[in-house]
Amino acid sequence: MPVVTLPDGSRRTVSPGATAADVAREIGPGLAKAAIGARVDQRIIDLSAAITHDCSLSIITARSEDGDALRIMRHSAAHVMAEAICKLFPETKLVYGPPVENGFYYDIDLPRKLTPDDFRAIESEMARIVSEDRPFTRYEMPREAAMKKLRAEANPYKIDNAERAEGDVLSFYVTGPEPGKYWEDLCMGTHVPSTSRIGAFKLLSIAGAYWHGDASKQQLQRVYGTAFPTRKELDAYLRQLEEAKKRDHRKIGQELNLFVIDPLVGSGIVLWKPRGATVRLLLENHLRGELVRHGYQPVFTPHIGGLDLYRTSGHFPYYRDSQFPALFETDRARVLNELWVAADARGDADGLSLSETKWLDELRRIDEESWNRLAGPDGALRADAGNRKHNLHVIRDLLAGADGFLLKPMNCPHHVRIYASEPHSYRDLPVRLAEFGTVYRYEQSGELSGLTRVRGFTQDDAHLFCTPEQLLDELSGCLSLARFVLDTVGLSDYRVRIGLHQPGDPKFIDNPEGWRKGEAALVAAAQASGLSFVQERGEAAFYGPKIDFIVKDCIGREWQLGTVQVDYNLPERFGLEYVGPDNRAHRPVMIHRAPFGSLERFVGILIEHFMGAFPFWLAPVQAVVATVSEKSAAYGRELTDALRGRGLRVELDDSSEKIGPKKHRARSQKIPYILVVGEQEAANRTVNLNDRDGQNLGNVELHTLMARFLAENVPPLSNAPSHS
RNA sequence: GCUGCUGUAGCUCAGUCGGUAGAGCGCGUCCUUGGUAAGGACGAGGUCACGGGUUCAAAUCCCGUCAGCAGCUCCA
Repeated sequence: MPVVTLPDGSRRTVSPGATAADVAREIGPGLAKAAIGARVDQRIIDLSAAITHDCSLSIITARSEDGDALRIMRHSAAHVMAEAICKLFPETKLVYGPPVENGFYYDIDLPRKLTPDDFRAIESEMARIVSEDRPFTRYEMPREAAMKKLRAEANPYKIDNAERAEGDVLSFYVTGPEPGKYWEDLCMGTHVPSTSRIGAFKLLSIAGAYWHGDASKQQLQRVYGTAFPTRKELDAYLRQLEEAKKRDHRKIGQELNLFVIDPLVGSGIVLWKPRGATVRLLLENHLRGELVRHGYQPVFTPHIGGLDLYRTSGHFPYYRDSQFPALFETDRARVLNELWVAADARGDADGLSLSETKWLDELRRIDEESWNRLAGPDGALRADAGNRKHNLHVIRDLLAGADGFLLKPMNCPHHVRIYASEPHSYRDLPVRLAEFGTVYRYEQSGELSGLTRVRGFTQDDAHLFCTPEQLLDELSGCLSLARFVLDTVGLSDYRVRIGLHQPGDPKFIDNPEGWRKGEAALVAAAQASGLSFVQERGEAAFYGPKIDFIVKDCIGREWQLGTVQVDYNLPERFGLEYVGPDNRAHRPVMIHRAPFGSLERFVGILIEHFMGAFPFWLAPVQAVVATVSEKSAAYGRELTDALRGRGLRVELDDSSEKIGPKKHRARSQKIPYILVVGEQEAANRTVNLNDRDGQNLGNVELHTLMARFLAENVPPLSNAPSHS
């Protein structure tokens, strides 16, 4: 007879055929009543599942803290929602309906477009099913029989799901006591014992989603909902969603006049207004100080670069679709470029591609001489694979001096050329070139979002050129700098991801040895830094692996901030060298790193982090001097000037309002301090100090105020010892 | 880029059945010269995103474009 070990370590022998529910009942009626599932060893099972072997067992109740209970209940809610939708819209084809972090969804294929107006009807149908207190009944069928049944139902999605499922047996869940009479769904489980155990639920939104997450497949309708054990918890969650929206940097950015995105300028192009620009500048200046301390050297490079630069780096072919269109000097350059891209894309395949033929014809029309060179002396075009390289070379040769320009998508090629502009000895290394460099990427329109995803942004970029022996130390220095900027602003809720390449995926440069060394170095540096991190395949940059610092925004979306990347490829592509102690040329290793990531995204996240209430050192306006009446206006002006004279960002409010409204306005602008000055303060040379949280901090003398402000006007950690 | 939703004053929003536009906040002027979470009066401000269409008549109905929002996909 099986023996189960309970969470408290006690053991129980169960009779053959006994279920998890039976065990719960033996332990106590209260537990049996609260139970909605069970965990056997590491697997979650139905209460109705039989215990067949020795195992550890814990009963999951609605109150279980680890989220299993919520997931089970939400998965069941997804079934109930699917049944409701099928009942209301019988032509619905179900696809896939899992629980997710804050609720559940079900993907459906339905020609009629659902709208939020349909939610009420679906929810009341769900409520009816819940009130019927129908048991979830699992039954299993041998794979072949199950496939036959599914094929008869002719839902291609479920057939596909079944084909992807593992095992010889497929399971189905009936929302009712017996198969055949109630709605059912192919499903591996787990479910609550009965529909009445689904607490409070609500449908939230509807959106498109691609089948299998593949943009080339057809689009399904995804209905999102959520469920909680009680109405109260659901309401609390909905309130929390509302609260989170108040943090939204797009809203706060508007309210506090930080930035604007003007359609006339372009979507995804950020205009920094004075107050937002101040925040950004303060962050930049703070980091500039750190860069000097860490041996970085400043460089400046302009916003465009020659196309051939990006052919050499690989950016032009690899990311052509997400770049602003290139600027060509002539039609001929445009055609030759199209031809180059087409030839490059063909790879080593034999024969000309359709677009190569098209652009060759075009070239012949406008510039027969160039066409002749490509075609060769005999007039026959060299189309075979062996000549692809030759053709690419000839095209670049033809373009020399008459090419085109690209808005720079990255700063690295420019920095690489600065490195290459003079010889380097191993004694000079590492060379660390830093620039707040603005780059332009033509992001898909549906991806643009406030400051977090834009088409022009400024990276706090730097490129380090070092010897292989120096790599680990340099990586460690970069990692600690990235942590330093996060620590400085108190962003502690981040995760660290090491992005590795996917061998064989053509989006990564083919250089197995470089990848191997780079990935090993990054993992070693991350381990040495004591960071906890996850490794994810396929998340590398095309030229090398990277470590990313990832944070969530107010609605839970993840964004990459700081990044540290190892690159063995660009030095190779550009033929970079340094002279080693052996007096021979060696290839340096490159590190790309940006602790903030992009200033736009970082400030966006920071606005949400602080809810617009920036700490004193970062506040665009640090204090408002509010005069009680005209009798204290002169003193107010004098005070404002004195504070400004010490570099503090102070504004004067001498409008003909009363103190109440003046304070209200300053607080709604999240200005840290309000300095109220009336006749009394003017006479005593004091100010009445108020903070933005509503505290009146009493009257202080001017020198006390000044000392306090100057002490507070310093970024945290500024005096910390060197962290590299 | 895809699917859905949305677009009315600087901001937040109302606008019924198709009949030529409204509030609050903000802004300006004036009154008030005041003591700690919104003082009062008056006023300016609109090609109802843009372009077509239906209609005697369109903010309203239809189509297209642009932009925003949510999700998907993408993200050097």
